Amino acid sequence: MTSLTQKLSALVGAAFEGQGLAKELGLVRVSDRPDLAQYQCNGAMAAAKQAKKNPREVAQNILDALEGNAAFSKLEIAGPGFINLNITDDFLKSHIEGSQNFGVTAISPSEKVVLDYGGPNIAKAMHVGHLRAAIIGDSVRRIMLFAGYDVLGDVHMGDWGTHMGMLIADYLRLDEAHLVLETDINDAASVHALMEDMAARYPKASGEAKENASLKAEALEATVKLQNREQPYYGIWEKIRDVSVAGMKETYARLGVHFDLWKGEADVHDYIAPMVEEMKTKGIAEESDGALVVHVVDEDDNKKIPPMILYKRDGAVMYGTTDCATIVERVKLYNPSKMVYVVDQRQALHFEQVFRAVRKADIVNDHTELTHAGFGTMNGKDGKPFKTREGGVMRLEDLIQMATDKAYARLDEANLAADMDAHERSDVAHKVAIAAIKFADLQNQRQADYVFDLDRLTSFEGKTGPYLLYQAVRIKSLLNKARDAGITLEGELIVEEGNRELLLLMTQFPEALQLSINGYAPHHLCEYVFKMAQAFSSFYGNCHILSEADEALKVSRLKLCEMTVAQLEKILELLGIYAPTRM
RNA sequence: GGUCCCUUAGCUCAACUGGAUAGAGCACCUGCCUUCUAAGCAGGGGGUUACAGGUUCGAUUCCUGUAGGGAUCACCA
Repeated sequence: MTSLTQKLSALVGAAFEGQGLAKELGLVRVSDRPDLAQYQCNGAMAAAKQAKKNPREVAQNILDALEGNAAFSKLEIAGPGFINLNITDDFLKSHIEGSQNFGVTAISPSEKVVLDYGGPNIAKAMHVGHLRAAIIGDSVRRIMLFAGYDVLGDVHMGDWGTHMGMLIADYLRLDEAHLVLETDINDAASVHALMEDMAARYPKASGEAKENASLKAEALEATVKLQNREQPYYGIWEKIRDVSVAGMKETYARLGVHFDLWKGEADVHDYIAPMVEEMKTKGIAEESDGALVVHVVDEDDNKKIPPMILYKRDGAVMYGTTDCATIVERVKLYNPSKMVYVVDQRQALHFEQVFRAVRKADIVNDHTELTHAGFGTMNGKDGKPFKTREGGVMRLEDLIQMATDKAYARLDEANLAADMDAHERSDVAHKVAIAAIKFADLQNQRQADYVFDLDRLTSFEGKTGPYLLYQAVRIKSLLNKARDAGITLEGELIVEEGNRELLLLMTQFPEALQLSINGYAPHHLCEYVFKMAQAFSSFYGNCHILSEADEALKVSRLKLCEMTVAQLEKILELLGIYAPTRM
């Protein structure tokens, strides 16, 4: 299966080839000037530049070769040598009718990909800072899965660092370890009580350790003992981890974010020692200033990259060590062709160090892609990292609740939920809230910082998630009415003035998907799906459907509705968003 | 100080290998609910793409410099 622009590129490319030119020059894209043409090809200008010819002359030769081709209804040269193209409605129609799976071809053979987009620390409440990794990462997972990749999403939580030692040391020092050990993992209230205790305890202990050197030493000692799996440190840690994972799963489930693997840093502990031994044998790991490090700077580097520390002076490992060991494990267990980290952009240097270290140590081969798909910081309106008025970070649960409350209010206000039962009301409010939050985040370019604006995140009008849901809901409602009226969708799709734009737009899905895959960037799909929904809304406003007297036209329009809602919902699913049946 | 990133409409953001008249949403203005959900539609105003050069048929995009902002630079994650 080939996308529409690929088909056109092949036709135009062949014309270039016929002129003894590279067929890549025949690349056809959607026109920047829809008022002039549907598609354009800029290759004649590039070709003319290389061959030092007149670009319009080159373009004319291409047009002569294409003349008479049944695909095109218009072939024109414009400006310095743009080739403008329109396609016939028949060509458009047969392309659409011949498309399966929305025109998307899954890659074959499949490739294994490990996606890392979690990273929350256990024992801490999840806050809005975890939102971007979760939302972007989960969307990338869905997108790649749809495109035929064999994706494994790993939450890879932070469960093995100094913060754990600090927490455990505090429980032991105050003789309060029983608070942890007596928690009942099967009792939600008990789990929440401990989560709250830990959420309050960690900042307290951390603050005290900063002030008090002996407390800090105690915490570091506890960290080392934990990492050596000594009791009672390890036992307390296990319980903390179990409880935290239960709490975390609840939050991620509410957000609709899925992970295939619930691994953490601790899981790779046993890979560390042998990995370090091998690095020593290979002469990569060296002692420096009491620590064991890997020098990752190259001779021909003009920038200075600090060495990556494997073991600190006190013998504890750092997160670079566990990240390398995690790669060892992933290669061993899954041998993926790509490992992608959806992690805050500020950790770019860290990943550069880790990637260089594992390549230097031959832990991964040269064909394995290692990517840090970094995302920008969530800033407040003042341009600084987002903080609540109290100076803290907003909890994820609170954000979801706020958006949900607002959705409830909207349902009441418009009197839309009068005949909904409590279950449906809550389902609709939740779907609207999640759509608003996710789409507001995902539509931003991944790498750039962006402003966390609560009003925008919980806005339901304009370029928002709920707008998209609304379009889907209108179509579903319409199709239900048609079905109730006994109308069957037996008939032809008719390309007409009122739907041509929507049909042309719908064929662009494979390109938008590919852009998102190439850049691990869901915002391309957001941009696309919004345009598509707008085009539908315009069609819906301009064309009567159920009241259309011409039966053939009515069926054609209903078929288009059916196609649109299917594609719309598929893309929303790729963004982690689901539409209710009414709202 | 070194390295890297950013600066596009009043605000928040797009713009695919360099393409034609730089696009959306919000806000503002004008219309449209006794026919399929107005969380909507149709239309309008709003720009020296931070600034100055350069490369070329053509630059928001590539190069150099300036100004402003941010991130990061071995024993935290």
